[in-house]
Amino acid sequence: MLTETEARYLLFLYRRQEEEGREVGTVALAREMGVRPATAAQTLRKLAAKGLLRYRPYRGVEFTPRGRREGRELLRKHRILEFLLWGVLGCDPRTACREASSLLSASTSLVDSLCRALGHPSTCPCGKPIGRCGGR
Amino acid sequence: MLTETEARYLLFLYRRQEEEGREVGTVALAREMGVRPATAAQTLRKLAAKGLLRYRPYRGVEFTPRGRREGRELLRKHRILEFLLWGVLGCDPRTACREASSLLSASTSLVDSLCRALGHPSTCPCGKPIGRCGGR
DNA sequence: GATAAAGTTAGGTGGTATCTAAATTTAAAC
DNA sequence: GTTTAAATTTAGATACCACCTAACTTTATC
Repeated sequence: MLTETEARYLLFLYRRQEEEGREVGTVALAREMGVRPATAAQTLRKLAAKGLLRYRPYRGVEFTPRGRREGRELLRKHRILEFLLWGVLGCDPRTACREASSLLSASTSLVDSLCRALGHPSTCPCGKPIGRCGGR
Repeated sequence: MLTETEARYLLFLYRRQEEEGREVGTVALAREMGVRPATAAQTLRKLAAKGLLRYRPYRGVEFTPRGRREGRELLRKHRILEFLLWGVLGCDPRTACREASSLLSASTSLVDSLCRALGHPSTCPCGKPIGRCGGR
Protein backbone atom coordinates (compact mmCIF):
# COMPACT_ATOMS: atom_id res chain seq x y z
CA MET A 1 0.00 0.00 0.00
CA LEU A 2 2.60 2.56 1.06
CA THR A 3 6.00 2.79 -0.57
CA GLU A 4 9.01 2.88 1.68
CA THR A 5 9.47 6.59 1.08
CA GLU A 6 5.84 7.39 1.74
CA ALA A 7 6.02 5.45 5.00
CA ARG A 8 9.09 7.39 6.04
CA TYR A 9 7.37 10.70 5.38
CA LEU A 10 4.19 9.63 7.11
CA LEU A 11 6.02 8.43 10.20
CA PHE A 12 7.95 11.65 10.45
CA LEU A 13 4.82 13.75 10.06
CA TYR A 14 2.93 11.66 12.56
CA ARG A 15 5.61 11.99 15.17
CA ARG A 16 5.95 15.74 14.75
CA GLN A 17 2.42 16.75 14.10
CA GLU A 18 0.21 14.30 15.91
CA GLU A 19 2.40 13.27 18.81
CA GLU A 20 4.38 16.43 19.48
CA GLY A 21 1.75 18.80 18.18
CA ARG A 22 4.26 20.85 16.19
CA GLU A 23 3.18 21.93 12.73
CA VAL A 24 5.68 21.12 10.03
CA GLY A 25 5.77 22.96 6.73
CA THR A 26 6.92 21.78 3.34
CA VAL A 27 10.35 23.40 3.52
CA ALA A 28 11.06 21.98 6.97
CA LEU A 29 9.84 18.56 5.93
CA ALA A 30 12.03 18.69 2.85
CA ARG A 31 15.05 19.62 4.93
CA GLU A 32 14.49 16.70 7.29
CA MET A 33 14.01 14.27 4.42
CA GLY A 34 17.04 15.57 2.57
CA VAL A 35 15.16 16.59 -0.56
CA ARG A 36 13.91 19.74 -2.27
CA PRO A 37 10.61 21.27 -1.24
CA ALA A 38 9.03 20.33 -4.56
CA THR A 39 9.79 16.70 -3.87
CA ALA A 40 8.30 16.82 -0.40
CA ALA A 41 5.18 18.48 -1.76
CA GLN A 42 4.77 15.72 -4.30
CA THR A 43 4.95 13.06 -1.64
CA LEU A 44 2.38 14.93 0.42
CA ARG A 45 0.08 14.91 -2.60
CA LYS A 46 0.57 11.18 -2.95
CA LEU A 47 -0.19 10.54 0.69
CA ALA A 48 -3.30 12.65 0.29
CA ALA A 49 -4.29 10.71 -2.81
CA LYS A 50 -4.06 7.54 -0.76
CA GLY A 51 -6.43 8.96 1.80
CA LEU A 52 -3.98 9.31 4.67
CA LEU A 53 -3.69 13.08 4.80
CA ARG A 54 -5.89 16.01 3.98
CA TYR A 55 -3.77 18.39 1.94
CA ARG A 56 -4.90 21.94 1.47
CA PRO A 57 -2.43 23.84 -0.70
CA TYR A 58 -0.62 26.58 1.19
CA ARG A 59 -2.41 25.60 4.40
CA GLY A 60 -0.55 22.46 5.38
CA VAL A 61 -1.68 18.91 6.03
CA GLU A 62 -3.80 17.19 8.60
CA PHE A 63 -4.23 13.51 9.26
CA THR A 64 -7.32 11.59 8.27
CA PRO A 65 -8.49 8.86 10.63
CA ARG A 66 -6.89 6.27 8.39
CA GLY A 67 -3.67 8.25 8.25
CA ARG A 68 -3.65 8.53 12.00
CA ARG A 69 -4.11 4.80 12.35
CA GLU A 70 -1.35 4.12 9.86
CA GLY A 71 1.02 6.59 11.48
CA ARG A 72 0.36 5.21 14.92
CA GLU A 73 1.11 1.72 13.66
CA LEU A 74 4.36 2.78 12.04
CA LEU A 75 5.47 4.53 15.19
CA ARG A 76 4.63 1.50 17.28
CA LYS A 77 6.62 -0.74 14.96
CA HIS A 78 9.54 1.60 15.15
CA ARG A 79 9.55 1.72 18.93
CA ILE A 80 9.17 -2.00 19.43
CA LEU A 81 12.10 -2.55 17.15
CA GLU A 82 14.07 0.11 19.02
CA PHE A 83 13.27 -1.65 22.25
CA LEU A 84 14.50 -4.94 20.88
CA LEU A 85 17.75 -3.47 19.62
CA TRP A 86 18.44 -1.57 22.78
CA GLY A 87 17.03 -3.80 25.49
CA VAL A 88 18.02 -7.18 24.16
CA LEU A 89 20.90 -6.55 21.79
CA GLY A 90 22.52 -3.79 23.77
CA CYS A 91 22.62 -1.12 21.09
CA ASP A 92 22.79 2.44 22.34
CA PRO A 93 19.57 4.41 21.82
CA ARG A 94 20.90 6.35 18.85
CA THR A 95 21.98 3.27 17.00
CA ALA A 96 18.77 1.51 17.93
CA CYS A 97 16.75 4.36 16.42
CA ARG A 98 18.76 4.38 13.21
CA GLU A 99 18.68 0.63 12.74
CA ALA A 100 15.01 0.36 13.61
CA SER A 101 14.28 2.57 10.64
CA SER A 102 15.86 0.02 8.33
CA LEU A 103 13.62 -2.72 9.69
CA LEU A 104 10.27 -1.06 9.21
CA SER A 105 9.53 -3.52 6.43
CA ALA A 106 8.74 -6.02 9.17
CA SER A 107 5.16 -7.21 8.99
CA THR A 108 2.65 -6.19 11.62
CA SER A 109 2.18 -9.76 12.71
CA LEU A 110 5.90 -10.15 13.24
CA VAL A 111 6.03 -6.99 15.30
CA ASP A 112 3.13 -8.29 17.35
CA SER A 113 5.01 -11.53 18.05
CA LEU A 114 8.01 -9.49 18.97
CA CYS A 115 5.95 -7.31 21.29
CA ARG A 116 4.61 -10.37 23.04
CA ALA A 117 8.05 -11.95 23.36
CA LEU A 118 9.41 -8.75 24.88
CA GLY A 119 6.64 -8.66 27.49
CA HIS A 120 4.70 -5.78 25.94
CA PRO A 121 7.11 -3.02 26.87
CA SER A 122 5.43 0.31 27.46
CA THR A 123 8.16 2.73 26.45
CA CYS A 124 10.96 2.88 23.92
CA PRO A 125 14.60 3.51 24.94
CA CYS A 126 14.09 7.26 25.09
CA GLY A 127 10.99 6.93 27.22
CA LYS A 128 8.36 7.61 24.58
CA PRO A 129 5.23 5.50 24.85
CA ILE A 130 4.77 2.38 22.73
CA GLY A 131 1.13 2.05 21.72
CA ARG A 132 -1.16 -0.89 22.17
CA CYS A 133 -0.37 -4.24 20.68
CA GLY A 134 -3.03 -5.75 18.46
CA GLY A 135 -2.65 -9.14 20.06
CA ARG A 136 -3.37 -7.97 23.58
CA MET B 1 25.18 -1.22 -3.80
CA LEU B 2 22.73 -4.05 -4.47
CA THR B 3 19.05 -3.43 -5.02
CA GLU B 4 16.59 -5.52 -3.08
CA THR B 5 15.81 -7.60 -6.14
CA GLU B 6 19.44 -8.16 -6.99
CA ALA B 7 20.10 -9.32 -3.44
CA ARG B 8 17.20 -11.74 -3.65
CA TYR B 9 18.54 -13.25 -6.86
CA LEU B 10 22.08 -13.42 -5.57
CA LEU B 11 21.03 -15.12 -2.35
CA PHE B 12 19.01 -17.69 -4.23
CA LEU B 13 21.85 -18.40 -6.63
CA TYR B 14 24.36 -18.65 -3.84
CA ARG B 15 22.28 -21.13 -1.93
CA ARG B 16 21.66 -23.35 -4.94
CA GLN B 17 24.88 -23.07 -6.74
CA GLU B 18 27.58 -22.53 -4.17
CA GLU B 19 26.11 -24.26 -1.15
CA GLU B 20 24.14 -27.09 -2.71
CA GLY B 21 26.29 -27.36 -5.79
CA ARG B 22 23.32 -27.56 -8.13
CA GLU B 23 23.58 -25.56 -11.33
CA VAL B 24 20.62 -23.34 -11.96
CA GLY B 25 19.72 -22.13 -15.43
CA THR B 26 17.93 -18.99 -16.51
CA VAL B 27 14.56 -20.64 -16.99
CA ALA B 28 14.67 -22.35 -13.60
CA LEU B 29 15.82 -19.15 -11.93
CA ALA B 30 12.99 -17.25 -13.58
CA ARG B 31 10.45 -19.80 -12.39
CA GLU B 32 11.69 -19.54 -8.80
CA MET B 33 11.66 -15.77 -8.89
CA GLY B 34 8.23 -15.63 -10.46
CA VAL B 35 9.33 -13.75 -13.56
CA ARG B 36 9.98 -14.41 -17.25
CA PRO B 37 13.34 -15.75 -18.37
CA ALA B 38 14.19 -12.48 -20.08
CA THR B 39 13.81 -10.68 -16.78
CA ALA B 40 16.01 -13.14 -14.94
CA ALA B 41 18.65 -12.83 -17.62
CA GLN B 42 18.63 -9.08 -17.27
CA THR B 43 19.22 -9.31 -13.55
CA LEU B 44 22.07 -11.74 -14.12
CA ARG B 45 23.64 -9.23 -16.46
CA LYS B 46 23.29 -6.54 -13.80
CA LEU B 47 24.90 -8.72 -11.15
CA ALA B 48 27.72 -9.42 -13.56
CA ALA B 49 28.09 -5.71 -14.28
CA LYS B 50 28.50 -5.17 -10.55
CA GLY B 51 31.29 -7.70 -10.44
CA LEU B 52 29.53 -10.38 -8.42
CA LEU B 53 29.05 -12.99 -11.11
CA ARG B 54 30.82 -14.01 -14.25
CA TYR B 55 28.17 -14.35 -16.91
CA ARG B 56 28.96 -16.20 -20.09
CA PRO B 57 25.95 -16.20 -22.42
CA TYR B 58 24.51 -19.67 -22.93
CA ARG B 59 27.03 -21.13 -20.49
CA GLY B 60 25.59 -20.02 -17.16
CA VAL B 61 27.00 -18.00 -14.29
CA GLU B 62 29.73 -18.51 -11.77
CA PHE B 63 30.51 -16.51 -8.67
CA THR B 64 33.42 -14.14 -8.45
CA PRO B 65 35.24 -13.92 -5.12
CA ARG B 66 33.33 -10.76 -4.31
CA GLY B 67 30.06 -12.37 -5.28
CA ARG B 68 30.84 -15.33 -3.10
CA ARG B 69 31.59 -13.08 -0.16
CA GLU B 70 28.39 -11.13 -0.73
CA GLY B 71 26.30 -14.26 -1.11
CA ARG B 72 27.75 -15.83 1.99
CA GLU B 73 26.98 -12.68 3.95
CA LEU B 74 23.38 -12.55 2.73
CA LEU B 75 22.86 -16.17 3.63
CA ARG B 76 24.32 -15.66 7.07
CA LYS B 77 22.05 -12.68 7.64
CA HIS B 78 19.07 -14.68 6.59
CA ARG B 79 19.85 -17.56 8.89
CA ILE B 80 20.60 -15.46 11.92
CA LEU B 81 17.32 -13.68 11.45
CA GLU B 82 15.57 -17.01 11.04
CA PHE B 83 17.14 -18.19 14.24
CA LEU B 84 15.92 -15.11 16.07
CA LEU B 85 12.39 -15.44 14.81
CA TRP B 86 12.20 -19.14 15.53
CA GLY B 87 14.30 -19.55 18.64
CA VAL B 88 13.36 -16.40 20.51
CA LEU B 89 10.03 -15.34 19.11
CA GLY B 90 8.58 -18.79 18.65
CA CYS B 91 7.73 -18.56 14.95
CA ASP B 92 7.52 -21.85 13.12
CA PRO B 93 10.39 -22.45 10.69
CA ARG B 94 8.32 -21.67 7.62
CA THR B 95 7.16 -18.34 8.94
CA ALA B 96 10.64 -17.57 10.21
CA CYS B 97 12.05 -18.13 6.74
CA ARG B 98 9.44 -15.94 5.07
CA GLU B 99 9.74 -13.10 7.56
CA ALA B 100 13.53 -13.23 7.59
CA SER B 101 13.45 -12.44 3.89
CA SER B 102 11.67 -9.20 4.62
CA LEU B 103 14.35 -8.16 7.10
CA LEU B 104 17.41 -8.58 4.92
CA SER B 105 17.75 -4.81 4.84
CA ALA B 106 19.30 -5.11 8.30
CA SER B 107 22.87 -3.87 8.36
CA THR B 108 25.75 -6.24 8.80
CA SER B 109 26.72 -4.65 12.08
CA LEU B 110 23.24 -5.15 13.41
CA VAL B 111 23.26 -8.79 12.41
CA ASP B 112 26.60 -9.16 14.13
CA SER B 113 25.17 -7.74 17.35
CA LEU B 114 22.26 -10.06 17.00
CA CYS B 115 24.55 -13.01 16.46
CA ARG B 116 26.47 -12.17 19.60
CA ALA B 117 23.29 -11.70 21.65
CA LEU B 118 22.01 -15.09 20.48
CA GLY B 119 25.22 -16.79 21.54
CA HIS B 120 26.59 -17.36 18.03
CA PRO B 121 24.20 -20.11 17.04
CA SER B 122 25.70 -22.57 14.60
CA THR B 123 22.62 -23.68 12.67
CA CYS B 124 19.38 -22.18 11.47
CA PRO B 125 15.98 -23.72 12.34
CA CYS B 126 16.22 -26.25 9.54
CA GLY B 127 19.70 -27.31 10.54
CA LYS B 128 21.70 -25.53 7.85
CA PRO B 129 24.97 -24.01 9.03
CA ILE B 130 25.22 -20.33 9.91
CA GLY B 131 28.58 -18.98 8.82
CA ARG B 132 31.14 -17.13 10.84
CA CYS B 133 30.33 -13.89 12.56
CA GLY B 134 32.57 -10.95 11.75
CA GLY B 135 32.85 -10.00 15.40
CA ARG B 136 34.22 -13.31 16.55
C1' DG C 1 20.69 -32.04 -40.16
C1' DA C 2 15.98 -30.98 -38.12
C1' DT C 3 13.73 -29.72 -34.15
C1' DA C 4 12.66 -28.52 -29.43
C1' DA C 5 14.15 -26.35 -25.44
C1' DA C 6 16.95 -23.04 -23.33
C1' DG C 7 18.77 -18.72 -23.46
C1' DT C 8 19.48 -13.97 -25.27
C1' DT C 9 18.64 -9.28 -26.98
C1' DA C 10 16.10 -5.25 -28.21
C1' DG C 11 12.74 -2.30 -27.25
C1' DG C 12 8.73 -0.88 -24.58
C1' DT C 13 5.78 0.05 -20.22
C1' DG C 14 4.73 1.67 -15.72
C1' DG C 15 6.06 3.14 -11.35
C1' DT C 16 8.99 5.73 -8.03
C1' DA C 17 11.86 9.34 -6.55
C1' DT C 18 14.16 12.96 -7.60
C1' DC C 19 15.29 17.57 -9.80
C1' DT C 20 14.88 22.60 -11.98
C1' DA C 21 12.41 26.45 -13.37
C1' DA C 22 8.61 29.17 -13.18
C1' DA C 23 4.42 30.51 -11.08
C1' DT C 24 1.65 31.51 -7.02
C1' DT C 25 0.32 32.51 -2.30
C1' DT C 26 1.12 34.16 2.31
C1' DA C 27 2.88 36.98 5.66
C1' DA C 28 5.67 40.60 7.28
C1' DA C 29 7.74 45.27 6.74
C1' DC C 30 7.21 49.52 5.52
C1' DG D 1 -2.14 49.43 1.25
C1' DT D 2 1.82 48.24 -1.32
C1' DT D 3 6.01 45.95 -1.58
C1' DT D 4 8.90 42.38 -0.80
C1' DA D 5 10.76 38.04 0.92
C1' DA D 6 9.87 33.54 2.10
C1' DA D 7 7.15 29.57 1.63
C1' DT D 8 4.72 26.77 -1.35
C1' DT D 9 2.96 24.77 -5.50
C1' DT D 10 2.89 23.20 -10.30
C1' DA D 11 4.64 21.53 -14.58
C1' DG D 12 7.76 19.07 -16.97
C1' DA D 13 12.15 16.47 -17.28
C1' DT D 14 15.44 12.81 -15.93
C1' DA D 15 17.02 8.49 -14.15
C1' DC D 16 16.52 4.13 -12.37
C1' DC D 17 14.21 -0.22 -11.49
C1' DA D 18 11.65 -4.26 -12.48
C1' DC D 19 9.06 -6.18 -15.41
C1' DC D 20 7.06 -7.55 -20.12
C1' DT D 21 6.63 -9.27 -25.35
C1' DA D 22 8.52 -10.46 -29.60
C1' DA D 23 12.02 -12.02 -32.23
C1' DC D 24 16.36 -14.03 -32.56
C1' DT D 25 20.37 -17.41 -31.43
C1' DT D 26 22.49 -21.23 -29.44
C1' DT D 27 22.65 -25.83 -27.60
C1' DA D 28 21.48 -30.40 -27.35
C1' DT D 29 18.82 -34.35 -28.84
C1' DC D 30 16.98 -37.59 -32.06
